[in-house]
Amino acid sequence: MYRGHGRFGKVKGKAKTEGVVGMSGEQAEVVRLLWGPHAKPTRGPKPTLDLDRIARAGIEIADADGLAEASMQRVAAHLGVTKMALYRYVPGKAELVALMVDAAIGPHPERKARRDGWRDQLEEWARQLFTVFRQHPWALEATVGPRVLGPGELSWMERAVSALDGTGLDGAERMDAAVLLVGHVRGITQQARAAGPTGDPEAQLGSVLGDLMREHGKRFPALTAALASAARSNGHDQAWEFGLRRILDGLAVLIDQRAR
Amino acid sequence: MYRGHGRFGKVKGKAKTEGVVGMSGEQAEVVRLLWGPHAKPTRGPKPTLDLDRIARAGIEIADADGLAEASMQRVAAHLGVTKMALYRYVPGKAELVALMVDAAIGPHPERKARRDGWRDQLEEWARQLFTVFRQHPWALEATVGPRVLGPGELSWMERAVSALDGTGLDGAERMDAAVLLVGHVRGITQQARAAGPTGDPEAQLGSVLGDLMREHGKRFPALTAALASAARSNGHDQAWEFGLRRILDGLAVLIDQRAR
DNA sequence: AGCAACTGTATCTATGGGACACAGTTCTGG
DNA sequence: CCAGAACTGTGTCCCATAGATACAGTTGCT
Repeated sequence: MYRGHGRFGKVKGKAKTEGVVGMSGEQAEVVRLLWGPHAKPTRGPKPTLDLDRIARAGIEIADADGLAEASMQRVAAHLGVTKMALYRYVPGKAELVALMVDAAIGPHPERKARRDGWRDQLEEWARQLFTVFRQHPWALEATVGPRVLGPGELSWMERAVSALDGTGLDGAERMDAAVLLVGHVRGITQQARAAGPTGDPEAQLGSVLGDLMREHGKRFPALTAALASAARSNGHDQAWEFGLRRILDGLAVLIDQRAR
Repeated sequence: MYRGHGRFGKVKGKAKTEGVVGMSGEQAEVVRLLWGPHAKPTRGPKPTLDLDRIARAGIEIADADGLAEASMQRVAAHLGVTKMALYRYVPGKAELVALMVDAAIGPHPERKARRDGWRDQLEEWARQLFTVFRQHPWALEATVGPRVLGPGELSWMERAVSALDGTGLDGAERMDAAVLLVGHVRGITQQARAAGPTGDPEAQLGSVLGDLMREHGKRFPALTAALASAARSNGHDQAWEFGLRRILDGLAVLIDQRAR
């Protein structure tokens, strides 16, 4: 719970004079919200809300109508309170979004004590993460730029890094591998949104791109050829599978080489 | 030039009833702006602005102060006109951003007639793209979600796909490879922003993460170990180099296998 | 019982995107 | 050559959103 105790050091203007080093006040707030502690008050009326309910309300709205629709007003209305009531729990919109992201991504589902090799583990992990991002497409735009990671996100990282235990990769390399996979998940999620809920592989973006190529194709000969041949291939999960395999292959090359 | 001719079919409310298939009116506008034709008017006073100047004004502001600061007001002020003057050239904010993105990414620099192998070509291409994204970090958040590609972006795709000519990969696979690399560039750009302009590898995010691990490290043993060992590694370009090599290695595996 | 702490709300401001009407400017056709 | 058509730039309005602040109602501790 936020418990702002009245005034809190909120920097108003666009934080133009924010120092580079050290934790800015806003960051400290986000850390408190995401990681606790959430000492609940003893005096006063019982709070009608809590951070989890607020986050879930925002997630429902964003899932249905996109992140832009998850305004303070709509989230509050969804909870049956007024906009300003939310500010008792959350210092601002940015912090609300941070909560929504960590709640939506959630903790990594517990492993079922399987003892696969690193490759199977990482592949399953990536597929699970992809599923999460597909369920919450708005999470993509809510996670651009540097930000404070929440316990949910960190648990995913933990899982990926630990899957690479005993592979001969050092700590930085294990982190880099996880970052690489996350990048692919994000990249494909972005592409996949173009196809929309209908599985049509030649939807919106495809048709616009097609029109463009018909008109300006001469300027992009290689692309024209590639698109023509791609039109006969199978659906929108192809890019996902392709990239996933390539990354895992690339990791395998390094790991095999370390093994000798 | 926009030449809106007065009324244009701008959908106001948040476009809730937008069909999935077919080009929405807004998309058609963006295509016209990005790809032309830009028939310039014969009658009336000479326009004082043009799309290119507007886009570059927006880019300068976004480069300096971030995308959020590139409001219609500031862009207009930067050009010495009022906000509403811009609407004579651009139907709305979204279209302005689309113009900024394509102008900032620009056309791919012409190849110097070198005849390297696919791997060197792709590596150079990825490094060039990375440079562009580092110069315009706001381009990341301006390119979330499906959108219409401009001639600049398409020329980059063209270059990547043509680098893979003669590798035995089919059209879809060549596109997928390019998408994979773009995903990595974007992922690393996002991480790199955390380090800030100072090359300090243990800046903002690092220190926050460090604090978190000191307090909650027990919950993330593998991550704690990885971070400890990563702290002794060399700087923030490591993740970029690592991922780039892995992807190219992974592509090489497939291409070699196709070659037989 | 009464005070302190806390919650929920009404009202106000600032800012941004955008609609619209209008005045000024310039080209074209008769 | 001149009148109207076409076009540009601008002032004023509206609406939505984030947020500040003051205040009234509620509850538990002493």
